[in-house]
Amino acid sequence: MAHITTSVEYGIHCLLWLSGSGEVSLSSRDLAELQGISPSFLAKIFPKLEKAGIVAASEGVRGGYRLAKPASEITFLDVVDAIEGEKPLFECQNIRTRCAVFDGDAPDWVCEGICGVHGVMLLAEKAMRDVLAKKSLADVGTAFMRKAPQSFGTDVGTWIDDRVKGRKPGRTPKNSGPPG
Amino acid sequence: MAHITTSVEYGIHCLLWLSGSGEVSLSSRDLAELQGISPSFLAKIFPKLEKAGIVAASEGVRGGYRLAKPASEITFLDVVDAIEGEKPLFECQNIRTRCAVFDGDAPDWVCEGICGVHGVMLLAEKAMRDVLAKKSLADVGTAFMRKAPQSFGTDVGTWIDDRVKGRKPGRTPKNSGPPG
DNA sequence: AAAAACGAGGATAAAACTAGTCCGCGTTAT
DNA sequence: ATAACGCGGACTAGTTTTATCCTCGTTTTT
Repeated sequence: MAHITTSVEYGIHCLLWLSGSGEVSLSSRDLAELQGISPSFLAKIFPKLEKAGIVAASEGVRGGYRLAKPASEITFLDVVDAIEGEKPLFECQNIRTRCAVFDGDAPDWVCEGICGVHGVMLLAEKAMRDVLAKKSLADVGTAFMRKAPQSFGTDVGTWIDDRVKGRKPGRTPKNSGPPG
Repeated sequence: MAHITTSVEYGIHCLLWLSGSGEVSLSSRDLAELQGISPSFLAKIFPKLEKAGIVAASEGVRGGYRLAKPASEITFLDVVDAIEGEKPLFECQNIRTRCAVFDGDAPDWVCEGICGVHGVMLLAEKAMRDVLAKKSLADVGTAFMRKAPQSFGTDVGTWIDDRVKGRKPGRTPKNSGPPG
């Protein structure tokens, strides 16, 4: 697939949901079901976001995640780096020093400065990261909510309420019948 | 490894050698040995560069590759796309349409325009590609040759001459002794 | 106290991708 | 005729990605 992975895609979409849910914590299972993605896979992503200080976790029943800071202060680059771990776009293998003419002992003028090819790749990487660093979750989140009708917010609210009630202790989930 | 692969790194370095060798064709084996990289792997890369119109191949003995156009007209982006095949930075899976609230049937306002997350990734990708499109092989090649002393050009010339003579029919390569 | 919903993290697995090898084919200069 | 070429397919090993499952300790509610 691509260099910006599905993990990042999942992570950002989850964070957008969290940015709309205020102080309420949502569990990774809630977020997975809400978006039709794998709960177990999502559970692997959130600890990375927490270590990066993007979300705050609360354990136990009714626990889950909430944003650790305002959505306007979380950039796409923050999320990409948190999940993918600042992998470089290009890993220079210093081919220039291997020239057979040097016979294994490259002269100083060859090693001077960084490799020209590497330099171009670093410029390209920086340009990409600069764009990602300038876009926050709030930028995308508010644009989406402007398109959504009023009813959407309440629909989501009731969906979450129903889900929480459905698993409320005292009323066994078995009563609603397992799928299949 | 990284998204811009070793194949691209090898390809660019080879093209830089070709940009310095004028009308003379160099075989992929020459280029591999000259740079201490795998000949068989390099042989997989060049057909892609040829199909993209970056190099011209000549078959048979003393054949090989030469640039199909001036180094100043070959950009890094040309090479990356030729070898990696214009893979996108990010593959949007349209998570937005999967919201459980929609129950499998996303309303029109959701699908309107491209996904906001995707939009940011496309901007980042474009920024990266713009940088690669603005750098030509000549930019990097001339910078390298400015650092190199006069002797380097002649050293390389004699290395190539020796290599060609060494395999000249009429003088069996066995006479020089196999390595090991 | 017990049950159930949480997060954290390890073990495992399938699929895709990357890097690299090997071989046989047709072509061409010597 | 030979040997150096490019071309292309089959194949392999290692890594990464995308999961799944299970156990553990934590926390809230009954």
